[in-house]
This record gives sequence, C-alpha cells and structure tokens, in this order.
Amino acid sequence: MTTYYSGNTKAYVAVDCIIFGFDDNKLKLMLGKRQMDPGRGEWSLYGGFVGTDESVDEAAHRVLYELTGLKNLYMRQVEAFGAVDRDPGERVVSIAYCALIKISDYDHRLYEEHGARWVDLDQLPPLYSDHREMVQKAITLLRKSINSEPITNSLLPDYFTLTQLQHVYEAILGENIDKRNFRKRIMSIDLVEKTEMIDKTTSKRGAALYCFRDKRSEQHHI
Amino acid sequence: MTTYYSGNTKAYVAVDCIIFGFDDNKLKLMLGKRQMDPGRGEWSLYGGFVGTDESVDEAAHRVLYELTGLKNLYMRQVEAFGAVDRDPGERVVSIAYCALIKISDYDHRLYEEHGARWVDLDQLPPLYSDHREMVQKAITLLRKSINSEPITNSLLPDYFTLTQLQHVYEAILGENIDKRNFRKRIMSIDLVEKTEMIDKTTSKRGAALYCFRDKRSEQHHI
DNA sequence: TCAAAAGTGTTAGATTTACACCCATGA
DNA sequence: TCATGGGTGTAAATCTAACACTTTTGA
Repeated sequence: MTTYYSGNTKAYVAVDCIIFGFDDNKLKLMLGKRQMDPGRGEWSLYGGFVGTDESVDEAAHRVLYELTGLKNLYMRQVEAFGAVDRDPGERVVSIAYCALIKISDYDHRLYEEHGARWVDLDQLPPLYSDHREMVQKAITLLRKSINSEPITNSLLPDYFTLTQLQHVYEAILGENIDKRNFRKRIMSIDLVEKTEMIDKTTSKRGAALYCFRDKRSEQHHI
Repeated sequence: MTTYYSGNTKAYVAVDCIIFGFDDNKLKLMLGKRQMDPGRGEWSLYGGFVGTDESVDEAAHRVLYELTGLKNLYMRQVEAFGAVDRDPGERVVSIAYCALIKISDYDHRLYEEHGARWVDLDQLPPLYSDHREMVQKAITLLRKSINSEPITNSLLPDYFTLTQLQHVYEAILGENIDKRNFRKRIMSIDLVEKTEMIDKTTSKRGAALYCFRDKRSEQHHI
C-alpha cells in the first residue's frame, strides 16, 4: 500500500458537464433535477465523481455518455471549482467541462429517461451550488474560441444553411451580425462547402445547404 | 458526520505553481528539486496539497506565499490535470496555477532557502510528472491574455523603459516586434505614463522611465 | 401578387505592417 | 569621435463596418 502523502487529506473529485445544444435559433443548456442529497430536486448540471481508474477527462466523457449515449463529442475543460463550501454536503472539488451536442441529430428519449431537459440559456432557473458560475465561464470560453475551435461544427447538423450558421454565431456571441459581412467572412476562411442540396423548410425560395469542409471536425458517435 | 457521497473514492487534490519572472530580457521559471518521495530530487514546480479549510485558489496563494513571502501576486488558474498515473505515488489531481513575479523587486534569499532557482524558459531541464505540460499550457495562456490582463505589469518593476516593456512582450510572444510600431501601439492604449526619471544603466544617452497608468494593477506585497 | 427569407458589392474608416534615420552621451 | 541604445513618422496594405436592393416561390 502506498502512503506517500498520508499526512494530507483527500477530497472528492467530481466533474460537471455544461452541455450546450442549438435549436430554434437559441442556445440551450441541458439540465436535470438533482437526484441525490444534499440538494435533491434542485436544477443542476449533470455530474459525477471521478473514479479510481479513470482520468478526470475520461470521467467527464463517461458522464456525458451515460446521459446521452454519445461518445467523442466536443468537450473541453472549463475550470476547476474548489471553494471550501461549494458543495453543501462534503468537500468536493469539481472540474467543469463544456460539451456541445447536435440536438437535432438525436432523439431525446435517453435524455428524458434521466429527467434531463433542454433549457433556454436566457431562462435558466436557479442552479445548484456554483453551477451558474460554471455556465457563465463556459459561455465566456465559447465566445473566445468560436473562431479557433470546431464549436459551430459541433452544434449544427451535418448539412445546414448559412443563415443557421449565422444564428449559431449570434446565439453564442449574443449580438446580431450583418448578413453580408458574415457570409463574406465565412467564405473567406474556407470553413464550409456548398452542396447541391436545398433546404426548403424555412423559406419558399429555399436555401443552399452547406457542410463543414474540414473532415476532421466530423464527430463519430456510437 | 457527513456521508453523502461515501460510495465514492476520494483523491488527493494538489496545486502546482508555474511561477514566471522576467530578467536579463528573458522569461524565467522558478523551479526546485522535489523534496519528497516519489521523485525526490527531480526538477519540479512548487506545489502543495489543498487543505480542508482552504479553497483551491487559496491553497495556490499559500504555496506561493510560503515560497516567496509575497501575497497578492498575479495568479491565475491554468488547468486541472487529472491523468490516473500522473503522479507515480498515489492518485493526485493537481490544479495548475500561473503566477508572475517582479524578480528585481525582491531579494532572492527566501527562494534560495527553499532551494528554488530561476531557470531560463528555453533551457528547462526534464521536469517531474506532467509539469512540463503545465508550463506549456501556462505560456499559451500568457500569450492569449497579454493584452487583456495585467501580465506585463506583474513582471516589470514599478519603473521601466519602453525597451524593457517591449522585451517582455517579445519574451512572452516569442517573436521580435518592430520598435516604432510597438511604441505607437502602447501609447495609443494609455497603458503607461512617462515619468521625469531617466534610466542610464542600459545606454549612455539614457532612456525615459515609465510606470503603468492603471493604479489597480499595482500589486501590494507584504 | 405578395410576403418572406435568400442572396449579393461597394465604400469609408480603422488598423496593421514595413521600413531608416537622427539623437544624446560616456568612454 | 565613435559606438551604443533611444527615439521618431509615413505610406501601403489589409481588415472591418456600414449599408439596400433583387430574387425566388408557395400560399
């Protein structure tokens, strides 16, 4: 038995997942009612404790998989939260992760089995512990990295219109974008590729469907 | 006794401090030889375990204070490191913090008591565990936030020449900057204020000494 | 025929980059 | 007097931001 550090105390280490989706031109957050004490019944992010045989990153992916059945989603560490009393039960240091889901690609039954709900970001209920702060940090992170990481790729279905893409940018950045400037910029960075397909669901005229050019950005799900 | 989460296992939670200084126109990192098993004698960042009555942030500040005698230094969480085998002894999740010190403002005796040394960033020895990766992440963070956080303020003495300031930028960004463009830009953002003082140590002609304009950026040390 | 979303260029201003010489002084 | 680092301006190129009308088609 190893006892190198036995003079020191241990703590529970947890992960909490800030799961974003995009639907109805709005950013959504996946929340559930907390199913354990303390705080049972409060709105909460999905989380779990880090096990002995998994890294913290792996724990985050596991929690997300258990909830959604999806693997290899975009996921990124946001920050470790370590206030002494952040958890009303015991000392828990939690590492927050931001995850992005293509809502429309998957059916919602698994979420619902867990009592999960997509909630509009601008209508968040009070959240358990410091989860609200985690969400805020995650949004700040999304805004900073929207142009350098495959964020929009992870939120949109495989084929999408430029208007949809613009709405994702607007939802994340929280501001309106000029349509012409936006299209010019997107075209100049080789991000997307036009397909032959036309989407007729949002207008009578129909809009060209695009896909992301970088095949590396395609996520592989189980 | 609280036992809410007793089905789960705990882990040691530690902090590691990536301490940067600036001297001789180069970024320096404070390293020490690890003084405990496992890994005794290896070059290592300064770290410590998070105690029961302190937040993770507080633990980081405490470790830095114990080493340097300085409080209220610029400090920022970098990332949590949680690989299963990252520590060869036991399961330790470590949260890395980046700290910035004005080397020339303080004498080095306290550091030396701890066996600490300033090492050139481009001449790092092999480091314990994943500390090298922590350093890399910290540099990336510095580069990203050099224009939005009081980073150069925290590395330079209270009075400095524009050439010194430029050297800090160059050391952090790892690239040469055009002198005229640099001065134009610095002047345009109201970052610094010219004083009446002249520094004659680096040239016969002498260079004007500047101070940072924003008093909020001044650090208060013990 | 008209309502509704798709699609398309130009111009002014701001920002960024490249670039070279004189100044002041101590040795 | 000269070697050394301090200090300064301009012009071209790039990027950003503002702005309005035509197209298509199903209802």
